[in-house]
Amino acid sequence: MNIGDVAARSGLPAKTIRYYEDIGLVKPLRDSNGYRAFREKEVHKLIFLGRARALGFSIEDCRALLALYEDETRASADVKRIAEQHLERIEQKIRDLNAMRATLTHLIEECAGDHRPDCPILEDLARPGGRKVAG
Amino acid sequence: MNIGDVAARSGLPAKTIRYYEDIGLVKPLRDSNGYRAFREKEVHKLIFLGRARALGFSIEDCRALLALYEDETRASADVKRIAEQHLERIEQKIRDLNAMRATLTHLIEECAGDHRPDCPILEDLARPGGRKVAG
DNA sequence: CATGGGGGTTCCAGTTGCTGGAAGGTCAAG
DNA sequence: CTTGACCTTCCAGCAACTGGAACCCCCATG
Repeated sequence: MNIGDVAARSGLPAKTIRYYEDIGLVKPLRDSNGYRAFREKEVHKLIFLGRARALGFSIEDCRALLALYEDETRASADVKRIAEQHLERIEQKIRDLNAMRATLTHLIEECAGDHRPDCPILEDLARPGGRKVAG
Repeated sequence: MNIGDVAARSGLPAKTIRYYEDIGLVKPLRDSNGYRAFREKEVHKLIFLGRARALGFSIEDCRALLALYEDETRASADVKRIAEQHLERIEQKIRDLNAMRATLTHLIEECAGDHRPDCPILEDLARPGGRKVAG
């Protein structure tokens, strides 16, 4: 199977698939004309990668998950640990973003948004150091 | 004022301040020895930048905000619009992350996390296409 | 006066995960 | 035989820094 078909089947751009080969995530064979020849195994891996990336796993996490995926003797605890660590990072990001949202929402409410220059948003940005995040 | 003092006062690493000069966000003078000579104006700008970056504004947003900050004839509506667009992006990110969190939380709950290879997390990742995000 | 340490300077490379584009080889159809 | 859709490689660039090398500057101490 050529890269175009694999792109269609996996939902990943061909560029991305080449990149994944570059960094050693998949190792397709080559036809005599130099074209990549993907087997079902690689297609499955690429689908796996697409899904893992969509869940926000880093490439290095994906590499580890893929290794576990292929390892029949894996312990599910190893998979779970990676997922839990990733979840932790996501939850931290959500907390950070929620804090930003709260502050921004507040500032936007306060700002008249008219033709005059007075602006609580700029006033806040100009003030150094840790202000409370909302209120 | 030298870069070290400015770094201390603004809370930004010296490296970052140099980078901000590189991309034209601040334009410190130079002493005869080649050292950057920051005036209060630049310190204020850097504090502004630090705060804006902490709220997640992109560098290009920061550039625009800084221009408005310096423009006495600005309309607060222009500031507000930038902030609102940024808030929109943040809220979108939060939605995306919440979806990931829901899926991951669910998968983690399902996974035994023991020495056996069976793993609902890997099973999910291996399945192509759009699954529902939680449940 | 030499030396040491703590500033400062520049420039280059690396990070993450691709993405775009140039320049070219291959192949099936008309 | 040419067109057009594929495929190939390689190089550059995005965001926003960060680390490091190699170097300069200045002051204090012995």
